[in-house]
Amino acid sequence: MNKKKVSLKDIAEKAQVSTALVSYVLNGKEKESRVGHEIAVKIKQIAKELNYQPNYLAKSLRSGKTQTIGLIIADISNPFFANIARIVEDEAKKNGYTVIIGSSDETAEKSWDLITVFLNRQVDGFIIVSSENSEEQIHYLIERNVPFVLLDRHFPEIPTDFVSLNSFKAAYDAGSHLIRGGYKNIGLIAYQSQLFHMQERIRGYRFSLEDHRIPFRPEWLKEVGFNTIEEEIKVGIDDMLASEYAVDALIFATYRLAITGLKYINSLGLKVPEDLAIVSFGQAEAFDLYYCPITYVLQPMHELGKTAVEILIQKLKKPDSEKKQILMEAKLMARDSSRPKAPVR
Amino acid sequence: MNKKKVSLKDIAEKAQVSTALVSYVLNGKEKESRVGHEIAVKIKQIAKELNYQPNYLAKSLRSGKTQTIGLIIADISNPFFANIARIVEDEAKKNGYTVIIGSSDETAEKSWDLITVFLNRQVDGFIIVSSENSEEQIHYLIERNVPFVLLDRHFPEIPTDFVSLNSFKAAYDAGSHLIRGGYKNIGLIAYQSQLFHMQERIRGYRFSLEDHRIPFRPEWLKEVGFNTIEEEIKVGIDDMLASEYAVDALIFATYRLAITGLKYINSLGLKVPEDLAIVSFGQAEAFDLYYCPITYVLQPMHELGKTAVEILIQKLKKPDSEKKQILMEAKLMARDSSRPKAPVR
DNA sequence: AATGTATGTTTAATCGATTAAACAAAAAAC
DNA sequence: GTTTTTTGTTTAATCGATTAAACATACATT
Repeated sequence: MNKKKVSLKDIAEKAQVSTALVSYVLNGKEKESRVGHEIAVKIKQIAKELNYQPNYLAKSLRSGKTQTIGLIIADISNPFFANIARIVEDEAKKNGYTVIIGSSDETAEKSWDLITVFLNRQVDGFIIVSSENSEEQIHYLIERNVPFVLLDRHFPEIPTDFVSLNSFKAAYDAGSHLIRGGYKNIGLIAYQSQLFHMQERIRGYRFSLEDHRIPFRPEWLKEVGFNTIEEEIKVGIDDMLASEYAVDALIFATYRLAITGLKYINSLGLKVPEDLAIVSFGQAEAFDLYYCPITYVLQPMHELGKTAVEILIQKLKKPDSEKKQILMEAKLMARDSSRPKAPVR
Repeated sequence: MNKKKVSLKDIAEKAQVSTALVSYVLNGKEKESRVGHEIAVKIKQIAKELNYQPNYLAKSLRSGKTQTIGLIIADISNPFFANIARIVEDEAKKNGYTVIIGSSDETAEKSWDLITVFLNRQVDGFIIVSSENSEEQIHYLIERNVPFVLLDRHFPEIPTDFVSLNSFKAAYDAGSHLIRGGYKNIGLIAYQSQLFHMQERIRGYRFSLEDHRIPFRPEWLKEVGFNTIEEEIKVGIDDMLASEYAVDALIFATYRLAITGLKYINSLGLKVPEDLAIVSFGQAEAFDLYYCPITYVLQPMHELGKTAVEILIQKLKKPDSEKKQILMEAKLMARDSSRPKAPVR
């Protein structure tokens, strides 16, 4: 009843040869290992007949390679990461790799867990979207000589391969775009995080103000905690609006912040962009559906994911090749939510 | 430099015992195998010192269990499936399982590929969101005695475990809700697919009309192909609006159809719900952000995912337990996009 | 005939863990 | 003082594949 699995041995028995020959033939080594032609044909035929499928566990145990990549992201249910995951999945598959995905929820702890579990499962390498305070993990991987590539975020003080976004430039562009459109009081809602990419977004934003001689007001910048974004965003926006220098434009540093913020802005009855212009990082179909299409920072997602896989695979082949550190440029997609202000007369 | 991996053997050597003892101790079998207490302590200590991490490949090869679940969904970058994936990931982890995810893009071919690859990697079982024409795959798994649970979709004529939605009821409710709100000409945009859940949605919709004595018009039902949704939805909506019985309300059979359709509706300058009321399957943040919150069919995502994992794990423990076939009920979340029509006077 | 070379196939170790069975020494029973 | 039982430990097979090395022929060369 239960057709059990067909192994090399089964084929060998049926063909009346040793497993060695079967292995050679099925791995296309009949030439190098000078297997008899007739036997080779016979083995192939039997393998097909029995629908032989090699056991990758055994293969991996022997070879020390699992052809598996561990992908650690913040949260697969976040469209940004889901998109990345899909791209990584496809690229990996093209190269004969399978991907195991884990969500860290932006915590170093879960990220550690995932790394441990994935290492026990002998993944060949990692693609990691780092959480705050996870430097220790990175050092551990380096020390253990585990190949990995950081994606979307990196630690400038740790020499690693990475592929991420030029966040400073992207944020600077976002700010400048609004300023050019006539907006003067520009707020930023970011995560409260020491992660470099976030700090860079803040720095880029501030620099855009500075560069255009707009004095920065502390109440324009709100950094919210990962676990309290809903409440904190409300407070932040309230403060920004109540300020003596009430904001007329708002930048969101990530997709999730934007979604949450926009819901609140809607509930306040504010009109975009008349009452409040909007620019956001990340892109998503939600932005297209909004009554006023949202201006966003277009990240080269496909390139990000694809490049990360490429670098990792390159590294798996040549472990000691030079470190690749790639900062990709974002493109501001200007749409209605940040259209130039009607001149005040 | 390269700290290489610590194996049982390394511990055994350091402790001057055989690997058997080490294995017994580290698997908590010191009692049954009557390992000397002092030795046991020593072994544990050395294991900790060397930070021993077992090689799951070896364990799995020996035991025939990988503690891995293969999850096949249509597309991880679709928020609906991404959410499901996250829930499955978390539930599986709670039970000591790891999940490998693959996207089939609704094609039987890719689904076959994934099943093959995952089987070669010796997954213990599958959770599958089936594609059209994939019955053969299901039969194959049954024949091979591979444990699996179908999720979100099932084949009524094949006896399998499954967890899905009562699509007929959900669609019926959606239609009835609109009719009660005074809408008379109600369209449905669905996928052109023989998959049971899709046919049930169509049937439920038609039955709601019938039940309220509204004669069905062929132009009210548009079934679009998976790969041509954009163009076909346009044609479909155009036809529905141009009809002698122009629709005043529209149901979308999935989240992606809704997103695509709403974009087109926006571009036509139609107002929801004044010009066209909307009800959609699936839920997503995009719906909250729409200028007029979209009425949707709330699927018990968490329950769906959790139950699928539970059934699968149960099945892994007791392969011959009875088949679980679960149809969950959806809940219509009425919002502005389908508010009752202002009475015509 | 002796030696060398080419061709074809098998043997056995290996990857890292598990575990039944064998073995050895100490303790208990008669 | 044997025999039996208990306790503690090792041996070796196993999971399914890979592959260097050994082996066994046939054929060619001198």
